[in-house]
Amino acid sequence: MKETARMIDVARAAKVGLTTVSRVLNEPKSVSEETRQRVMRAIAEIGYVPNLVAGSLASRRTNVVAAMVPTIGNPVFSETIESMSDEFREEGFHLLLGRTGEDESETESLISTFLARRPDALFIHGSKMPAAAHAMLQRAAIPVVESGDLSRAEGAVDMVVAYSNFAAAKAMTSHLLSRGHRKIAFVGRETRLNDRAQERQRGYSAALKEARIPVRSELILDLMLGYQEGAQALLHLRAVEPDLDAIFFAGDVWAAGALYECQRQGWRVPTDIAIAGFDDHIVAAQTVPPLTTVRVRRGEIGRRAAQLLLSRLRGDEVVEKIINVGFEIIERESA
Amino acid sequence: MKETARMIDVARAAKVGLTTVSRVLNEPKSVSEETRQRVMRAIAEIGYVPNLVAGSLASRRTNVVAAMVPTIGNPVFSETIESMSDEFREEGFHLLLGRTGEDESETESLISTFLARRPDALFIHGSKMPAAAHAMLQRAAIPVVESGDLSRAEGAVDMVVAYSNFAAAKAMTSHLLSRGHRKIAFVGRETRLNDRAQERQRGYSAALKEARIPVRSELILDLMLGYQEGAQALLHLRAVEPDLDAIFFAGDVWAAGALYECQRQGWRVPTDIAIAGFDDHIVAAQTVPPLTTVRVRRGEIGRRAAQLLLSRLRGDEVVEKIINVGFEIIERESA
DNA sequence: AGACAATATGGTAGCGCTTCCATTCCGATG
DNA sequence: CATCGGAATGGAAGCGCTACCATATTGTCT
Repeated sequence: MKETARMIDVARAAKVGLTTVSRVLNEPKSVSEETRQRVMRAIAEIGYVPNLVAGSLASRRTNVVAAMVPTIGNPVFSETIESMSDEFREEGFHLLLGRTGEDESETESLISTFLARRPDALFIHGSKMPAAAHAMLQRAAIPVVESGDLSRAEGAVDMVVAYSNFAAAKAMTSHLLSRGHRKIAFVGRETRLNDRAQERQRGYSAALKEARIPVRSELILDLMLGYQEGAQALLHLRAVEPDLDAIFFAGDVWAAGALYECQRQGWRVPTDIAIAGFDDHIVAAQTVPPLTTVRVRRGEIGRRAAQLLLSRLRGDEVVEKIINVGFEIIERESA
Repeated sequence: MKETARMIDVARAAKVGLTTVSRVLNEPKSVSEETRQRVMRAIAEIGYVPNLVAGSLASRRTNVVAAMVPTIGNPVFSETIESMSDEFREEGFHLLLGRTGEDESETESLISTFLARRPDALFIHGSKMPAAAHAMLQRAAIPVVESGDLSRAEGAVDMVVAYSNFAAAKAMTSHLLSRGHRKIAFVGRETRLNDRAQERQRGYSAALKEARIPVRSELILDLMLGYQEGAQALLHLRAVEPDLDAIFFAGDVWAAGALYECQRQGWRVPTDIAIAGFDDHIVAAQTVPPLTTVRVRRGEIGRRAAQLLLSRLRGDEVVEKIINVGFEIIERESA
């Protein structure tokens, strides 16, 4: 096995200096057309593949962006990652991907190992930033975008691209109230670990309080996400409160699962019970009846985050450090 | 802004040699407990973050694995990536993620820029490997796992972890035939770009031929994936062939969309028409009626791929270079 | 006591690039 | 014709580590 070719090998083959080869690769216009051609030919002949590890060490730039999400598998996050990845790729950046699993100590250790790779920028979608992690990022002095919930804007390390889970959940709950529903249940995720879920629940409660409707803890459920879990939640809540008007599921997957259960039970939606979701998952438009839900443009989060980071990497002064991508209530037929 | 601390700064602070600091970080047991403590304390005080870029250059190992998928957003792929990421993380490897978009030239350029980052191993899920890319990977001399379809095993760069789309589709079609269906339509993806889709269609045709049933091209559809598209396909196919018995959708999302359309139309499944899917998407168990489908363990692909790559990185001789993770027909009620 | 391992530590030469500083060579300028 | 400025190129000093080799110190066996 021959050793991999180095830049110096290309230089010798093309009978130019090392510096010239580097220039051909990094700033082609500073080299005469003739030498450029000669160098390119040598590169092709030798089959030279540049070593960006060495390049990064010398230039102190890696052209790598670290991205961290709670789980890679969740479409909500992978949509964000995908559009971010596309945006960065055009500018020659690659994505180092990690998952935190909503876990603080995991987040912390992941950030620290990521920083050792000297990414030029970092994106993190997650719950509250551990204090140690905050300090590390600050010291690293690279552009950072946090996402997850707009409330993160206070005390943020650097920049934030997000929406308000509180406002979104409150808006949906108010919408249900405006439709005349009064006994409204709420299904969300484990609120201990997850401040987005917490905010949604707060939004629900706030809307009820504003309407002077007591918040009943037995109508609030904390569950894992899943179709099955949605169906079970429906049955459970109807057992607890037979007069239940509506259920606000803070996730379309639960809501879709509940709609299936309604079909199995022969309950009419929204006449017997109204169902609302969250996320505008692609299934939401197709369920029977179509699901009323909250839309958040996940791709937009990734895109804006990338743009913010890129402009900072270009050295531009970023004035708007907090971007609220907002949300939208999608009124369909289920509520 | 102070400069970031280097290893030599830690060494001076702890009054030890540079080498010793390196040892504390890389092979702690080769250092006496006392010095180790002293070094660790210095690291904490200074807030030293190792520079893996420099480390990688010197050691010629990056502890990075490059992973490429057609699209990041598709749960089918992100599930594979997630389990692969978990498997690698335990061993201290990070994932560099890219998407190819099923495009050959994109794949080629992505591979070449990825290789410049000197990953220790590479995973690629996609269609046929472009010849140039094949050559580059061969020259790079790193362990590679290809996935997508088992047929890739012939002429593979290195290792393959996959299942047979042909066999899976054929098995499902045979299952429909065994249930007495005779007029069976097939819905798949654009087969030009995507050899997995091609293989599935071949499997469908092969099963029909074996049963001496003519393959009718008007009963074969090439579509984009989507709930909506599934519903439309159903309507279209029933218009083309009113006596249609069954539809085999090579993707659960289409199938679920079709099931919704059946509800809207009041058609009974599987009495009026049988519906089969592919993927065992989490929605499949919950639809009304539950969807008969093909299950492929996507997480398993990621896990096995990671294990294969890891054992090669450890220097073990890998005997089984081709791993067939297989598939499973999940019989539910829709067919 | 002498010989030899084993253990613990340090010095230093690269790893393959980028970047700074020279240097050379030209045509343009007065 | 001497002077200058820009374009094109090359030399060499790091970037911050790891890995190899050397050295010092201790314990172990005969």
